Amino acid sequence: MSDPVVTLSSLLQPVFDALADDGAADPTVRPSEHADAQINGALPLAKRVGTNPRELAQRVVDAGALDDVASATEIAGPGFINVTFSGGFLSAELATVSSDERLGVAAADPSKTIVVDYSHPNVAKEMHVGHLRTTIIGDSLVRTLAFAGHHVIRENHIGDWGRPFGMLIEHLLDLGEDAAADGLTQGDLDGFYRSANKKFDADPEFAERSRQRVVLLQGGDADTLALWQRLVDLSTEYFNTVYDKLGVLLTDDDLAGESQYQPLMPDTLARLETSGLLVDDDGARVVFPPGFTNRDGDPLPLIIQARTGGFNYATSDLACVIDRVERLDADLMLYVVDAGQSQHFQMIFEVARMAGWLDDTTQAVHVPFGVVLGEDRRRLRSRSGEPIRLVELIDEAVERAAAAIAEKNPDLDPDERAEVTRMIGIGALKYAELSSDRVKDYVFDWDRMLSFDGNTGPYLQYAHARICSLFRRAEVERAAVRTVPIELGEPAEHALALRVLAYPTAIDATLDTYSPHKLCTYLYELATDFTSFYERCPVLKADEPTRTSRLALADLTARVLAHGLGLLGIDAPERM
RNA sequence: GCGCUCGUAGCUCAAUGGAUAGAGCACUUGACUACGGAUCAAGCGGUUAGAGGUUCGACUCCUCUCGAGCGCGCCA
Repeated sequence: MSDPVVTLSSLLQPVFDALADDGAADPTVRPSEHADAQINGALPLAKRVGTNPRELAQRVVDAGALDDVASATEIAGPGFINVTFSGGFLSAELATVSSDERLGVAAADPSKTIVVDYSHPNVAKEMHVGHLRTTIIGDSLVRTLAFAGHHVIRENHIGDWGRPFGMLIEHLLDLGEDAAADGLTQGDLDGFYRSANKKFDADPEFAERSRQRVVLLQGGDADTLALWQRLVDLSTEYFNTVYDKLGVLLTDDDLAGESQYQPLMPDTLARLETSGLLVDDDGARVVFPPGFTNRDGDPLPLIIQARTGGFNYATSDLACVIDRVERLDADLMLYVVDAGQSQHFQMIFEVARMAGWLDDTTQAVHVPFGVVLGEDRRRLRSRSGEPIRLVELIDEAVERAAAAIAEKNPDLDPDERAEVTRMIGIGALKYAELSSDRVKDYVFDWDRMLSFDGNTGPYLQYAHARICSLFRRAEVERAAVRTVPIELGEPAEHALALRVLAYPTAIDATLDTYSPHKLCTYLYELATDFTSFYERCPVLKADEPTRTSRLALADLTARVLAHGLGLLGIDAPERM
């Protein structure tokens, strides 16, 4: 762990333990606006042992644990201890990090097996803004968890089963496979679904065929299954084009559709039966998890088997839990699903605990997110009131980035330009998704997300590109400065160094609550610290050894920036 | 009706129970024959929806009120 604030905490732990009445006290070290770090732990401890907090703080300082790392300490206010780190200490820490491919981030111990359930589009249905959120947030969490050293299993729980498939298969037959395939692979999924639905409502004969087709599908009829598979294949082919555009990690190997859990559902029912949780309720087979009520204040059941004998999505989700726990050996399951589903997941997880499939060491967590709002602060829609297609959003982001580059950097090499345009457009879109607290609704605004000022993707990419430019001008290889000592003379250098070293803490905080916006905030602060440094500390014009020292600090900054952006699924171009 | 989530500067967003609640945009003012101005420095702007409570200390935890969004039995 390279973060000096964390180092400080471990240095102080024995001091606090010794001063405590019961042998244990938290030093509570935090980054500070008043110094490099502040120690808050003297205040609660003084209260506990009945002494003056400032005097206790003085005893902490006098214990000498800080002498090797601090150039100054000060007791402030009611009993805070402000610490300024010595340049020598920070330089030594920077040297360690610079030689470390993991940039100071320790590998998780223990490493867990973590299943991340995200994206989950529906077969023969368009992907919309909501899919963007789950896909981007999920992708970022997957990348970050994997880097942290966990065994991550991606699962794309696509909606590939259920009653609408009778109608969709019949519609496929009516259109002819080739015509249907053209429409679906070109991304007109909504058109396909809508016309099928329309026919279902208008044409009783079609509706009847559709119902019979569902029966055939559920009965495992080979021809029907082949048609169903065709629909799934065409849709996943389309989803893959969207994933390619977005640059996310999902592949066909990650597909784990609802259909996959159908064979497991009778067993799920049987196990609930055996465990005595299953209750007959008005002909349906249900479980009543405690604490849930319906409109009338009566207990709310989770319906496992409908009166008709059919299973539904609760059953499927429970079968899925069992599969992830028993086949995949998951320690943790993350469900990146919109916040509207939270009661559903609470009930699922509670029933799974009651059944013994989940416990303190095998957990499931709903990672909810809010809705994307338009300027009017209502759910984002197109002008005609339809949900906006995800591909259109992606394409527009890239178009807008292209316009910006044409204006700002018209001389950029044409070959490089297309690639850079994509990186900036997609990066801006992703960063906008990730940079605010996921649980809140957020307002979608093209101009803001593509702005080069403020907490945006392009601003971070620009800071990175500037550093690359520095090295091009200097005609120095980036790798060549990675063993040179970094001296911290100026306050801006000191501040930047401290920020660079806080990278592991930023990752910890991000994973602690599965909140990518914390990593975004860190990277933004890193970029602003860098630009302040860049304005105040000339690099190329400086005399040696300052020049090379500053190049080394810039290189390390760029490595952390590019790496952090990588964890968000965002590329960092070398020029833009 | 019950439940969940949210409410922070004019706008968009931050803030592990720590000091004077921070950024960006907008507005005002500075800094360019430029290590990439796609920038930086500074100013203006707050009863953290409201009222209680816990705490040495509350945007943060608890209770209530108000407001917004979403969910609430055999669809997924």
